[in-house]
Amino acid sequence: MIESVAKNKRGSYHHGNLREAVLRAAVELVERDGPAGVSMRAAARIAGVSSGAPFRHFEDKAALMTAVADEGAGRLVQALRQAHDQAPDEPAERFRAMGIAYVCFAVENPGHFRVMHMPEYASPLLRSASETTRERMRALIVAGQATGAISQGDPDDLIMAAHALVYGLARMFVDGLAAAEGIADHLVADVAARITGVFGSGVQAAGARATATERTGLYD
Amino acid sequence: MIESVAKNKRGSYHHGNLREAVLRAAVELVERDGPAGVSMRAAARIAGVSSGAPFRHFEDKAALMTAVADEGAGRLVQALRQAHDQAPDEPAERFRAMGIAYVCFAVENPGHFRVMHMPEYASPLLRSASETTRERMRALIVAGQATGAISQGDPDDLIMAAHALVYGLARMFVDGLAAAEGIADHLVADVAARITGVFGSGVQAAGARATATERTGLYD
DNA sequence: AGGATTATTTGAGCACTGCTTACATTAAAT
DNA sequence: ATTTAATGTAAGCAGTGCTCAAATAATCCT
Repeated sequence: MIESVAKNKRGSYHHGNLREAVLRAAVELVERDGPAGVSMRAAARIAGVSSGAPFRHFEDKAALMTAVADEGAGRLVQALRQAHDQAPDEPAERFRAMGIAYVCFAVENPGHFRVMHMPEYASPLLRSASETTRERMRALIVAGQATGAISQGDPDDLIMAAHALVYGLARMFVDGLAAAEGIADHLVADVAARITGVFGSGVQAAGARATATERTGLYD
Repeated sequence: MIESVAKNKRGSYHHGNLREAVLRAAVELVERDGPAGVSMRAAARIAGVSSGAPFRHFEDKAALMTAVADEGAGRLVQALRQAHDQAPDEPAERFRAMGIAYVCFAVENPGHFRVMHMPEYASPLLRSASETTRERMRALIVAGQATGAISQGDPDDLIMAAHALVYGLARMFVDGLAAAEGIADHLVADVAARITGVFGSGVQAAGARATATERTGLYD
């Protein structure tokens, strides 16, 4: 083992990986008790460390939360990039795949997702990540519009609409406004299709649903 | 004056209207510091009362927040009903008007809106209000589909899609994900039109924007 | 009217939180 | 091996949610 800082050697004075441990604890707490249920001390307790220790790694409670947000942002861009790359090489397909991936991310990482979008903990990293994705989207849209696969109109408007739709779906689930069963089921694909102007065949919709099902494991 | 319990008579031992005062303080705090910034004691301070007094009117902090959520739910249904009634007597028009009213409500009552949709403070009243609106929507949709003004498909899916879209737009604003200037500007109308299948003339879109502008006062 | 009853408000107090500070322990650098 | 820096502990401050016995005021009842 070449790792110099890694394992949590029990009983040792130094934790060895406290930053990570506290981060994980924070996410766990958000998912269990909501953002308001997160406390430095609770996180410290979970990590098996004294109440002041986390402050060596996070200046602030806000810093902890922002770190959660940043981690979430990183995972999101990765998930979106992967969806983009794995989808068939067609703008509309990729556009739709990214939308589905977005909703799936929220379903799979509700804690991160909630913290990410709290104005109090907004991080520059999230903003820049959002910008990056926006660029990718715009490219997809202009390409799709050129071949007629995506409806005409200002790309920025389309992006905004798609973002709103997908963000709304994600939040409806995360906020308990809609049950998990009712969400990904053909809806994402359907609506994405409506937005992109691809009023797809049943085949497309079914494929999208299959993708969502496979990724979330919510249906049987 | 027949009112027995109303005015805030200064210097008197009894506040006379503490419940209301604390509620208002709570909303003020949410809007200033976010939901996490709300505290019983701060609300008490704002109301000019001792730290234990609010507990005579709200069993819990959760109860306070839920009361805020309930008030918000009440205002929302009223706003939606008003939008419905004041719009031209046409299903698609009313559908769109309600969507715009929804977003406007969030813009005008960000504090209420945020608290309303926190799973921790979910109230039965909100759920039932949501149900009521859903019914109204469904009626509108089936009527619109009959005349061809609204696209075909399962009404429930359409409702879900519209809800997601409108909720997403509202939250993007409330969460600081989009600037106020960029939101209502033709977008709500545009996208609502896309969803309802009414790919309206510029006139319709312009009309919708005018409505949004007038209600929010955000544009010049 | 005036005394008993009831509804509000207070103020002190408990366990908790964020965060700081002085100090102990260990790992890394020289 | 000794110094140095990093990481942990423990105690303590102010603020929080919440409770409870008084204190105070409004109301009800003859």
